[in-house]
Amino acid sequence: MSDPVKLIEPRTLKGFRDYLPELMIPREWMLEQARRVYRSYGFAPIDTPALEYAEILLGKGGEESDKQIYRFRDSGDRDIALRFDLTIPFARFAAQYIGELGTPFKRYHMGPVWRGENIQRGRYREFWQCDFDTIGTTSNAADIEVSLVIHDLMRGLNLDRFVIHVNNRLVLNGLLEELGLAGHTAPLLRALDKLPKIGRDGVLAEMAANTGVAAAQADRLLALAQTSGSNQDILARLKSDFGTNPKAADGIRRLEELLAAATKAGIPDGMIVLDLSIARGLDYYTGTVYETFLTDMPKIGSVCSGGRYDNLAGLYTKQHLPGVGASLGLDRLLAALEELKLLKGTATPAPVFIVQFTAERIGDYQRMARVLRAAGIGAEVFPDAKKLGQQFQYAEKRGHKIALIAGPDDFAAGTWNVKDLAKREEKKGVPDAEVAAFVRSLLPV
RNA sequence: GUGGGUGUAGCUCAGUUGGUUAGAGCUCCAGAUUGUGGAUCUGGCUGUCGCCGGUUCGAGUCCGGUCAUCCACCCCA
Repeated sequence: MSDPVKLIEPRTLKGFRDYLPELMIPREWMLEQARRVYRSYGFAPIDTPALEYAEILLGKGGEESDKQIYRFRDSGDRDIALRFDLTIPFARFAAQYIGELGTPFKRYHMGPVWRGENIQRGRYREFWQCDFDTIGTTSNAADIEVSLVIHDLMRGLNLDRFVIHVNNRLVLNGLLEELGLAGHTAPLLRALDKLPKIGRDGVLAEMAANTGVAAAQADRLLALAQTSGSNQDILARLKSDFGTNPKAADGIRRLEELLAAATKAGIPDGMIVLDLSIARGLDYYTGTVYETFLTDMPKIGSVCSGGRYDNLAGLYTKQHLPGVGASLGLDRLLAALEELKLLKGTATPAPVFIVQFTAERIGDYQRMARVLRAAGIGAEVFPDAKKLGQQFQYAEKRGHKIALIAGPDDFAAGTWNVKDLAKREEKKGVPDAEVAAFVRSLLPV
């Protein structure tokens, strides 16, 4: 006996995941839906490299995101980094090609991004984003369209229990300006955001500690943020309190128009809500901001977020390239759907399973499989002539919908037995030429 | 990066004040059932008790470290 081979433990990096068929089938389906919805609005596909020069990516999203960027030296000693999101590479891309693309330009981009942060449920170090953006226009029509795309995207993914939260940085900035707090925007908004967790007094304490603002100012800010009620109620309150500030007025107008247009376009009431606490997002957002939460799992975080950035490509070109867009967090949403048990659990993309009753007839089984495939129906022939029970168990485990069975007697008669695996109902004696049509009638449209 | 919980078979877990050959259910495999799968019965496989070290006559059990995972902070998809 030789020494046992030292086995390498099979494992994946922290925060990186493998996808088995049960998860990859719905994941691919989600990508198809996102692609379909984006294309239906005229967004065109692009792709960019996973690796960029570090200088392209660093310093664009804020200090926190810089810390999370995977950065290396390649073998040519170049300072390179894995992309942190798809928006920054798009800014570089747009600056490079806008001359031939022309404006406005609408693109979608789906691919993996990497963030070296601590992992949590729905939070990974490698995950896919599905971005769509319109650049080259400041028109509010583009902002409005983003909310429609998010809605259609979620509906396209068979979800109806979600809420799109919108806000506008102009409103927040104008509001802080009006209060004379413009210099403390970031810490104030961060404190404000904790309202549900640490309460009114906690927020006031944090504001005082981090910014030294007067209690009266902080109080006024808090009072506004706590305004509850319908979108109309909040808009009215904003207008009366801060409508005289030019920035705030512009933001309020854009939000009001967005909400009205969305309703007019057919988005159901309650699916888009004005939420003044949606203040965060990356540093480059300047206008409308969006976050989408699942009603049944809000704690997993936003599954589709974005906003308007009026100067994104400014670091790479002197041409002014405003834009607005959002990003579907594919893997976070998948994790949520998995936990909510909304995934079907199919492990095969082929609905039809053909039993190998007898090895001598393998040619006939493969012929029928090809007939079905030609009819657009995926079909798989079992590789071994095992006992029928075992083959059925395999087919059931994999999630095949239909089984075809034919033995010597059936071949003599020129017929097949077609079995609905879920219902356990079998139609015997289906003529060879009619099998495809019959199978089609059993499958969902 | 900080704080806390958890790590025993493929999965979910039990394991009594540290004591000898570490268990259950489910799954899986085979058979009862050589033209038909969710039930039942019979038999069977599976563990460096996350890893490393320490205390001890003796550690799955106690201690330290480490890794992984979950939760909170932070940030975000």
